[in-house]
Amino acid sequence: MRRPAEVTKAAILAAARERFATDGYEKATIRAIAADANIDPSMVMRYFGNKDRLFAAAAEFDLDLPDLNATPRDQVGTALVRHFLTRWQVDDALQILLRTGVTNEAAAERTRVVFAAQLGPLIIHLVGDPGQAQTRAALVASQMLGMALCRYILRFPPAVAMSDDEVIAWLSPTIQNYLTGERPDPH
Amino acid sequence: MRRPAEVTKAAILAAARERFATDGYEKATIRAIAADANIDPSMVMRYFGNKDRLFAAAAEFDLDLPDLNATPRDQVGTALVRHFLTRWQVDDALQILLRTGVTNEAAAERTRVVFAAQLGPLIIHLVGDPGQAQTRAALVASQMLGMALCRYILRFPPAVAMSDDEVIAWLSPTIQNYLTGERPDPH
DNA sequence: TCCCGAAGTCAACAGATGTTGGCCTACACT
DNA sequence: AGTGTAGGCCAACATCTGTTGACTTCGGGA
Repeated sequence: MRRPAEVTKAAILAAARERFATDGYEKATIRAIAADANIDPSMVMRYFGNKDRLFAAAAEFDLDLPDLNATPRDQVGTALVRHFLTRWQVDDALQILLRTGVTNEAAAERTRVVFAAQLGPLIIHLVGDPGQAQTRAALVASQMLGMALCRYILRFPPAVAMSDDEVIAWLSPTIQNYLTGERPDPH
Repeated sequence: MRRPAEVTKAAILAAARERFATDGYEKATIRAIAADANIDPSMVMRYFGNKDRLFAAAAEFDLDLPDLNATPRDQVGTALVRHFLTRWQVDDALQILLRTGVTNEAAAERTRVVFAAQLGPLIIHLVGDPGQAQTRAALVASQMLGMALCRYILRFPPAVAMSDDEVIAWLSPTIQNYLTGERPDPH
């Protein structure tokens, strides 16, 4: 069973992503990951050093957000919701960030960085004021992550039962408002 | 150090709630809980049998939702947001449900039951159709849990920086819409 | 053909975890 | 004063965890 190192490394990373996504940080054991990749646990250590560094390697993500400047300003909400929905279903990235970020501080930091670095700038382009933009980004994240949480992690039956189109129809106005709506005054 | 059993039991429960809230299910060890309660780990077993049953005992919650029939229909959103916000800050209930529910299936089930049993009926009172109501409940839960996630668990800086009043001002229209808004048609 | 480095395995370590059972020991009752 | 019981502690178990180091084996270049 001889393979080039890169193939094995990739197999480990793939297995690690799957485990982190479904089990969270602590329950995703190196032994289980190694078993999934059909190698000895010590190989994981050889290639990644330790569990923390394995996670760091497995959780390097690009949310691959769309260019919202290309879409009409009043459809920006729908575009973002639709994008997040497919993003969630297409790979494990968001699932990993959520499942691990809740109980592991390093993972939480990673989640913060990913969102700040990728969702932030996108919204700054849309709104002028950067301070405002950060707040709006947090609001968008709260609704998108919250729906993902209910639908894919906690599996609330009504959330699971909704069709993608229903979700889009309900969430789009919310996201649109968070993005381009007037700032409400707290009284 | 002799105490009536009920006092010890209560001390264990309190310590367990705190640990489950901050560490999640797997990282909250019986030994740590016992140490917090100043007793031997075996006492936990004597009183609760095993870790699963300890969790079940520690996660019996009443969301204590307000009677929305007493508030004007157009302020129902604000009332709910305000309630969840204080609920989150006043005790560990929601924090426990979120932190454990993400990585532990039994805890996820508990979260589903708590929300279905307590948020569901409240909304059925507000909307006629029970099927509709479940969907609306899921939408409300998604936004409330999502904001809690960003603010208290992942600690997104902009979400943490928002004042309670700002959060209320932003989320209320969303929740109001999920509760009493017209059903959008997915096309 | 030989051989050296890289790919892979094996066995074990130290520590942590849930859980068990035996043993004290204080105290309310007779 | 004697005693039974209930609150509490201690030591140990089997298992799992991350991690380490020594060993084997394949395969390409000299």
